[in-house]
Amino acid sequence: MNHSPPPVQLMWFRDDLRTADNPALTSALSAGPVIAVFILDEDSPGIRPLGGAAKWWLHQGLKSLQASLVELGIPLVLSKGSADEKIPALAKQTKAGAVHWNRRYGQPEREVDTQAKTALRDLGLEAHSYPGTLLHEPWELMTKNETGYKVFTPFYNALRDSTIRPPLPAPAAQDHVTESAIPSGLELEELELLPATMDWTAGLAERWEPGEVPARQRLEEVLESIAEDYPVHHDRPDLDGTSALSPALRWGHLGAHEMWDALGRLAAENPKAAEGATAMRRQLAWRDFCWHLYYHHPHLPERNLRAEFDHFDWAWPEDDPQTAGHVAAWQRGKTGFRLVDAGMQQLWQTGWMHNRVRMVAASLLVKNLQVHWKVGERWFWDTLVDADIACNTANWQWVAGSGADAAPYFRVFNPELQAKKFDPQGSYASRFAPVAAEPIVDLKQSRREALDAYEQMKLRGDAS
DNA sequence: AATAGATTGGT
DNA sequence: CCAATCTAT
Repeated sequence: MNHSPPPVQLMWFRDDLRTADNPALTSALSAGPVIAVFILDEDSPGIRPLGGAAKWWLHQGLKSLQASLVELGIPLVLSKGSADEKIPALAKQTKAGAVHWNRRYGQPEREVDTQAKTALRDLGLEAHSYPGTLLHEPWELMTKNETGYKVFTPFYNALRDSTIRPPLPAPAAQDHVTESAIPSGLELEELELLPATMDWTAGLAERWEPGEVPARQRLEEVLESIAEDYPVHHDRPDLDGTSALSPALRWGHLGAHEMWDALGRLAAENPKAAEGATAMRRQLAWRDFCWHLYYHHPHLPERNLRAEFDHFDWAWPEDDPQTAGHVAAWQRGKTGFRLVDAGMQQLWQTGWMHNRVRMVAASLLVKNLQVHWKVGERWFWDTLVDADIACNTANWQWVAGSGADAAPYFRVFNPELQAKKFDPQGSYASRFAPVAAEPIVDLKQSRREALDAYEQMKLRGDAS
């Protein structure tokens, strides 16, 4: 018998920094010895560069992934540049039999992946892509009119009633790949993901432990002690009431299928936690909904989904000094509304903000201050560790009222009332915004002005 | 994934 | 006088 050993398989990691429940990795391992690759791509056109907080998370996440992969005998090669060139080059260099990856759904990313696939095929190499990041491919759930969903509830009902594949088990270790077969890559530090000069990341490091193992630990904690109170506590920023798994889901340390499945089992096994588990599944579905919207509306980050909002007279910080002052105060958590200021401080310090507070803080910016949602979206993009392009832009458009299934414009949060309801003792406020600032707007008046501006927008729209 | 202001109906 | 309910935005 003269069996030649199977060729090396490249596993291209992107937004799926985990070993368990990873279809592309599982498939690669079944085909032959695996070399893993991560490419920091800041060169391909149209891909928005990561924000500062996200880069910090990615740095830690890659370190953690590398450790998990070592356990499996899989080397991780780091690289930087245009992925559609780097991937075929690495495949050629390693004489790989195939390259495996889990799909991405943004238009620029899909173009890169298609070009990589074409380049690989031209070299006579195989490329295999898998669904791994979302519960469903964005084109799988469609309305009866064969269009993408624009409204969350029908989308959720379809998702809930659909079959969602169970998570894949963690893979077994492989024999170590021969050292000489591993292409040389960059050191993690050479990706330059950490701040170059002033290190502002201490608060992030204190709050988070990026990686697959801590993410799974948190999921266990959520199932054991968060889910039961979730229906009441999820709106309470002063309590540990949410899953806080958004960054783990964003970077794929935790697979959405694993979480969906675990919540389903919890609901079946523990009647007291069933309601909370279902509510959490709804949140997970919201993430899929955002990507579904983005896939069917690739201009979501740039354009209002409701075109009538093109006629809204948004304020921009570069256009007038008052708006510049408003935006600066909002960013620094000096608006004078303690719930908002606490949220903005929490964001700045920890790279994350409680979702209830995100809505209130966003509402203040786009409604009371009439600042364009893109200004807030960009700030969140740079400061959130969980920022992803679909959820960030869809949710900002949701608050602004310009989204497909957005909050009606007249839904203006009153930050003082919201604080009374959801931070009743003010402990969240005093934790993150211990010093009260002077309010930068009159709530009553600015609310009226916002509603007037909306009426003006409609008049302008009718006239044109 | 609202709020303000008015109205109602109980004390 | 108040809390609950309705209604417009």
